[in-house]
Amino acid sequence: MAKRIPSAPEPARERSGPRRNEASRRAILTAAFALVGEVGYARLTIEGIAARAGVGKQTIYRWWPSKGAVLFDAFLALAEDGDGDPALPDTGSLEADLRLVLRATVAELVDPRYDRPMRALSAAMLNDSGLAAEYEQRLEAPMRELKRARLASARDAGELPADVDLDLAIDLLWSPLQSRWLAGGELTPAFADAVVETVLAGLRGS
Amino acid sequence: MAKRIPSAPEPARERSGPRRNEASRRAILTAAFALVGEVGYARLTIEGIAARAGVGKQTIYRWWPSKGAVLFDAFLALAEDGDGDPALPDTGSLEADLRLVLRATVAELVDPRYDRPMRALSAAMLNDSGLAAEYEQRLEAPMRELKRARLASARDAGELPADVDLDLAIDLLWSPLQSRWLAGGELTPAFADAVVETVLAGLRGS
Amino acid sequence: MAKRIPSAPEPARERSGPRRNEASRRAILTAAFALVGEVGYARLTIEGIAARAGVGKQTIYRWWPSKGAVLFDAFLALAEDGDGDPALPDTGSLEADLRLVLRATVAELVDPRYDRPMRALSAAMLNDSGLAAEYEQRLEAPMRELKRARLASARDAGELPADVDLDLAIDLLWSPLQSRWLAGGELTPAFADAVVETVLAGLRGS
Amino acid sequence: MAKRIPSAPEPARERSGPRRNEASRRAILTAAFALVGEVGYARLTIEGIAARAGVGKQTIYRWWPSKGAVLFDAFLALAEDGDGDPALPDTGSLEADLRLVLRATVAELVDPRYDRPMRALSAAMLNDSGLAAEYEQRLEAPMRELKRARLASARDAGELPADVDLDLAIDLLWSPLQSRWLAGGELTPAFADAVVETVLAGLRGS
DNA sequence: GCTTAATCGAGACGGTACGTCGTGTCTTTTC
DNA sequence: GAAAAGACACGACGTACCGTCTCGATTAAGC
Repeated sequence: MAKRIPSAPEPARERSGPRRNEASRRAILTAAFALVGEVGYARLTIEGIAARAGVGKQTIYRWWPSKGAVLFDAFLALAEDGDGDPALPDTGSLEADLRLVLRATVAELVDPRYDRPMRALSAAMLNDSGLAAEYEQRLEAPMRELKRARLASARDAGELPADVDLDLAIDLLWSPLQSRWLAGGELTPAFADAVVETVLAGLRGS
Repeated sequence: MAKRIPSAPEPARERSGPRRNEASRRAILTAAFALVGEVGYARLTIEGIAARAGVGKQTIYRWWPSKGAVLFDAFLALAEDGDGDPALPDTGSLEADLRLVLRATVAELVDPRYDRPMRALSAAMLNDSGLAAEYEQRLEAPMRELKRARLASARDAGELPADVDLDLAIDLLWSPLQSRWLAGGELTPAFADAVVETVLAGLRGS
Repeated sequence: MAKRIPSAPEPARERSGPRRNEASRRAILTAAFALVGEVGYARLTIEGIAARAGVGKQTIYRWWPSKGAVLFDAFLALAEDGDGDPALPDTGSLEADLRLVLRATVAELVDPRYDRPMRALSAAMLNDSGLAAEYEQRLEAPMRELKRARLASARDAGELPADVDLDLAIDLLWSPLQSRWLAGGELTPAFADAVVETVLAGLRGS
Repeated sequence: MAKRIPSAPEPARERSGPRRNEASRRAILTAAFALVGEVGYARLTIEGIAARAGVGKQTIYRWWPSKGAVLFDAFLALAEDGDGDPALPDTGSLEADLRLVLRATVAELVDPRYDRPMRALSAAMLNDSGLAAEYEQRLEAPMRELKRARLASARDAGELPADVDLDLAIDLLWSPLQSRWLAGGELTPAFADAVVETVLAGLRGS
């Protein structure tokens, strides 16, 4: 969920007009992330974020349209601070690589440090389509492109049929994890392995 | 989550004490469902429901612990008003039946009458684990049992391997639909067909 | 300035609709009066009054349209708590009686307990004509009637000419005190005496 | 109350340091006067003045300590633009001259162009004793001196007793007008005449 | 049928947070 | 260096809802 976003490296706001205070911006994102982990999305308030960040409320309202947007930027900042290697592993064995990646995804979803904030962001997006669209564009689409690239590589190597539907494949592989996470069901590495095995069989044999 | 009202098969009152007004109850659920469709979950308020239903706020607080719970009951009432035939079709062809059922699911998810309320309920559950647990118990588990029964029937008929993991199969089949719905992506009957075909191939060949 | 207002003894709000909390009302008026004495009108805030009174802000906004109106009611309450004798003294000597009354007025205007609140109320009325009108009707007019009655009594007793302009007389007698008080000039009993002596001479000799 | 601008007779700058922009200063005073006439003192804001004057807020804060001070200077500028003849008329008849002057005062107080700004300034001074002191010193005292001079001239001419209290006389003459203006009562030339007649009678006969 | 106790519509209450406005200070850029 | 511009921390505004708490007025149960 957080690998490194190549797109839009610096929105270029160093122009004359808005002389934004970078320290305040970071304090706000940090406070928002911390607070949502402590109290959850429903009890996350702009006032609370401002107080924790040592910032006036107006400074938040000036730059973000909603608490969901603040939360989203907090995620974005986290993702951009992440590793600089944006590619999925490609050892030659698709099945082995997918097992690795899906097990890592499971580990992340289960990590209590990320569970609450991610649930909060999901809740925010569920009823704010603008936010959902921005998430899709800024985080989901780049990630999907990496996945597609890995699967295309496997297809070119003959591990998958030439006419395989890559987007369908991605959905079949990752959505079961997301779904179980949302439902609060048990999410284990073994489950990830089973998904990989079954879906790859289906894709090859279809 | 206390003081839940009895589910459909028990229209009588719990005990002698509370003489609950059934008309008010229905008005509240109807108002909640309508309002959430109009303004979304974030702007749904107890006061708004009470006003729309022509009811005192206390009448809501007396019987439900949160607006999420009201919403949940509104769904429950809807579900109980629905079909009297709880079983999935079993024509002998698993693939044909699943196509039918998944296409129906797609149609429902796409229907604007249900989209907003369902997103709202999802948002409510995302940050209220008690609500999520009750949803799981009252709506999800029974539905899952029906799905499991149909797949077991197919397994017994030889359409699936004897050692097939039914829960995995259910997740592989339905989660891609839910996932796309959540993400706001395009959700078509053709997608449902592709999921059925590929997953069944995987299950048979694994 | 505070003698006892005969008009409107109980606005009769004991009807069914608004069940107003009398304890909160008194707490608000008390807090407003105390606070305006401590910080002045400019720094008097609704939030401050609410906090001091141990009351929600909405309870103030529900019953008063502005902080000036709260202040006005605080004065009204004070005036109504005052003595039950609404008449000005009538010993037979107009000059002696006026000296007494104007000296009392001077004493009140100079009293630091009343100076700040009265300045505050004056400031509120200066830019709120509605408030000024209510002040005129509820406090000023009744007081003026008492003054007029005493002067009429003196006229009937032959102490003033038969064609004396009573309203002019009242203005000539009391406005110099108010004027000096507003300007922050020195306000002494001797000044009151001089005003009485000169104005009475003018009224008699005109 | 620091950093006051120089009064009329010294148009040059105070010292070499501050190179004050005279155009901005006038724009600020004009804007303040206009705005207070439009929205009243309570809704007069520094930001509003700055915006209307096309000036940065800091330019106001640099030279004035409060919005009341700006308003006061606006009045001062107005007064200094006024007549070059500072003396009250002296035709030989005190009564005729006072009638003239008080009728002029009435006309000014009734003029809607001046009513609002003057109420605003009064409100500002009511709760800012520093401002009141400056008003007293810069506008009230000089005016009072003119009045005293005219009354002294009358005393020396035998129109008033030799031991007349000039300050008392001034208060008796002008405060009724101010008082009625403040109270919003009717203010007519006839009232001014009646005041003059009665007060002069009192002063002569005392 | 009469009593009585819980439920009902209504809405005031002490609170929390909202999103906006204005304060007075500060910094950056321009003249 | 003053000035226009405007971001900033702060505090108050007036509003919306929260969840709790009275109020009569139904209203159905059990006497």
